[in-house]
Amino acid sequence: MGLRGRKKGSNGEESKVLLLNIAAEEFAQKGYYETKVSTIVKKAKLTQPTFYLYFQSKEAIFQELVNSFRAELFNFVEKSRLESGLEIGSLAEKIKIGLTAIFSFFVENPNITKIGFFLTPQAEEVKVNLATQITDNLTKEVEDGYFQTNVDLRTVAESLVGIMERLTVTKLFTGIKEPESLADDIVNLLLFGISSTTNE
Amino acid sequence: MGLRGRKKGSNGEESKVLLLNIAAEEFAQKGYYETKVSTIVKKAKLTQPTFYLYFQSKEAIFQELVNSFRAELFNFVEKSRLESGLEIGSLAEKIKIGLTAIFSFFVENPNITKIGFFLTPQAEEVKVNLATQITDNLTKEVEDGYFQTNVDLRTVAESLVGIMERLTVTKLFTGIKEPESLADDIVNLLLFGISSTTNE
Amino acid sequence: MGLRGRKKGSNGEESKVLLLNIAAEEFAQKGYYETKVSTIVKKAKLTQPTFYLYFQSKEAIFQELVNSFRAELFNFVEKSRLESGLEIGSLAEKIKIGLTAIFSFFVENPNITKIGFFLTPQAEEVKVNLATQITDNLTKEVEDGYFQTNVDLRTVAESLVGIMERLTVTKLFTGIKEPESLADDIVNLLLFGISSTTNE
Amino acid sequence: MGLRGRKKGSNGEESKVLLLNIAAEEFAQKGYYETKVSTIVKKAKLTQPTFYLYFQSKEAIFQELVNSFRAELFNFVEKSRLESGLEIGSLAEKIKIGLTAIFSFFVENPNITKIGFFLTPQAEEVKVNLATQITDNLTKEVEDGYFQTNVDLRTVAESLVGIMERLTVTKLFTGIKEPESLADDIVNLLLFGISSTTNE
DNA sequence: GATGAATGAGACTTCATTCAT
DNA sequence: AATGAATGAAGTCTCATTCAT
Repeated sequence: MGLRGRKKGSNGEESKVLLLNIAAEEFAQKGYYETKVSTIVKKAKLTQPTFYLYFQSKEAIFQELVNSFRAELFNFVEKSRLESGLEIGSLAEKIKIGLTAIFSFFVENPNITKIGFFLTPQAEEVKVNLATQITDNLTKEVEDGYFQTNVDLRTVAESLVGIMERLTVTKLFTGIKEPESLADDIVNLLLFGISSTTNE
Repeated sequence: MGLRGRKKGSNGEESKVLLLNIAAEEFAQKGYYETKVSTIVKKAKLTQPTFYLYFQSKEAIFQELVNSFRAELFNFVEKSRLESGLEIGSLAEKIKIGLTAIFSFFVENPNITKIGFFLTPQAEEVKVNLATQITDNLTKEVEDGYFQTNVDLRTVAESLVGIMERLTVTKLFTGIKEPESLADDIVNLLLFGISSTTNE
Repeated sequence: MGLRGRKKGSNGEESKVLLLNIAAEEFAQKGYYETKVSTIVKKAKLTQPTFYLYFQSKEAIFQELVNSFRAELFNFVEKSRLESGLEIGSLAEKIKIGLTAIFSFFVENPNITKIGFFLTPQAEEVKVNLATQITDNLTKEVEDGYFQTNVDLRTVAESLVGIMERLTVTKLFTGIKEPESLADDIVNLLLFGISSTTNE
Repeated sequence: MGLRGRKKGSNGEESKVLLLNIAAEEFAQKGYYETKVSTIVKKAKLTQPTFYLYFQSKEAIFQELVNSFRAELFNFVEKSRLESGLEIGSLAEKIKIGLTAIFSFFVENPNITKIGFFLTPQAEEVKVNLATQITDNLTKEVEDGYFQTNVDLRTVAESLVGIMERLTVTKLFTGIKEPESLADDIVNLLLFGISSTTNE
């Protein structure tokens, strides 16, 4: 084959990654339906058949981005948990670490976050999973006697997810708050409510 | 028959309402893009030209539903506020009444709620407005000395919106909770957090 | 029936004439295809079914206007010919009288002229007839020895039609020239050409 | 044919040209509105999406034909002028050369001529331009003392345009006369009128 | 004489996707 | 690995025309 088929040193993997990145941006910006395959390839300076060399369909590339969101988020959060003094710390601390990790991932990957956490119908599933996990954690803490409450824990977990969702849009993506400070606020609110009189 | 200006009950108005209802259901279920005008009219046992007799475009009927969501929600909440002993009551009570009103409207109008609060890009605006209003109310309470807090009120407001959003999907639309009980939970959580040890 | 069915004293004939006039204006302005039945009836403050009470189709009302152009033009020209000292006069005089009559009709009936002389495919036929008639007249004059020429008379006739066509658009409808003065110019040009050094 | 720097013979350009030719024929025959994109592509043995690969819209392909009429006519006339002994010759000769060139272009390109000189609303503009140009030429001749007249030159020019218009339809497109002989007739008529007693 | 409501038919256009090279 | 060219399938919308009253 030699150099004949090559163009500007690009190769297959590069093209695929390029397409994924552009697609992520487009989907994040315009949503699934307003994103056209023709636009993606144009921005990548490629052609439509090339697109289908790497992805079975428009749906498929979208799904790939959704999956990468899920996988990378999981990895990132896992890694953060391990790095941060492991399983010790108070409930507040633990929640804070988790939230900070998630938010950090979100700000660093806004496009796939928009796709995987907001755009896709599977976002619902992601959120349900997240809520379940949170519920489990809370439940364990209660069982272990670390704190007690008269609020339904599932509701708390889902509320937390809702808070994350909304503040990600209004505070994080707008650059108004940083992951850590946002996590702080949320933990504070969640633990003590607005009637709190604690000092920081 | 008399009343020359109005043609009440004439078939035309009926057809329009019919189309609006079916469209609301379709949009709520499948989203804007997967909803086809052809499907709407088929379900209404009408034809496509008839659709365009009442709506300028698919976009237009969608917008009409969004607008009706906004207007009706506003009316409903306003009415609820007036009916409920007017401006009196503690902060908790006031929030609870407001939330209950909103949730009641949501359960009673799930389709346009999905459309106007979740589907449309304008939902963002709705939520921002809602958060602003809540922020204003909270701020006034603080200024009036009814309570004090060290949490940023805008963040609280936005969190509340996020909680509403999420619990509407998971608890309200699923039938797991009723408006009032849901409002109760939220107020509880928001005021005292999960560390609360208060008894009801 | 009494007065019950009546509306503002309008009756059938009136409505028909109204529709014809509005249609003439619309067709003249926008052409056949850009003229919509819905627009015509709206401007007439009537409804579409009413339109079909008087005309079998859009095509039909258009045809009616074309016919009325042909008939009225014929009448008008005939009348002019009779009124103007009948068959006497030089060739120049005769042509001038004929042209003035036609141009007068055109300025007074711009809408149906546009329709019947420019818009409709049948305009071709009208022009061919006109050219034939003119050719006949010229031929007779030559045969009667009133003048001689070495130009093909059919070509002259068709040229005259072309001149009329164009000057109607550029001079008559724009108000730059009056029928008589326009007829004058044309006769002058046609008889003597631009090399003419005759004085009026 | 020339090489023109284009992808000669490539299938894409061929398809575009094919579509243009068929479209020209269709438009010329049936007019803008009665010409359907579906018919054009069927005759080209292509499909509708292919049409939109080369033209943005039905309107656009029509405009492309109009533009090509204007450009090619201009080129052709320009070329003819240069080829024909340049600026010398009597007025009659000059007009004759110009008319012959135009008529030659017309017979050789009947379809785009019908479109650009008769069908499109822009034809009016073309004719006005033509008349202006002719007026300028005539005026110069008069100023240079080559001939004198008492007829308004703009009117003469517009008459000439009218004559061209009509004779193109009746003599040229029907094959009754050739460009040169037609130009001859017109010049004769225009210069001397029907009273001419000159011998050929 | 008139109309509110409805429709048959069809036009233009778009887009994801594939064929052949 | 890549592309020029093409298309199947479908969707939105328009308009002249009619039905039932």
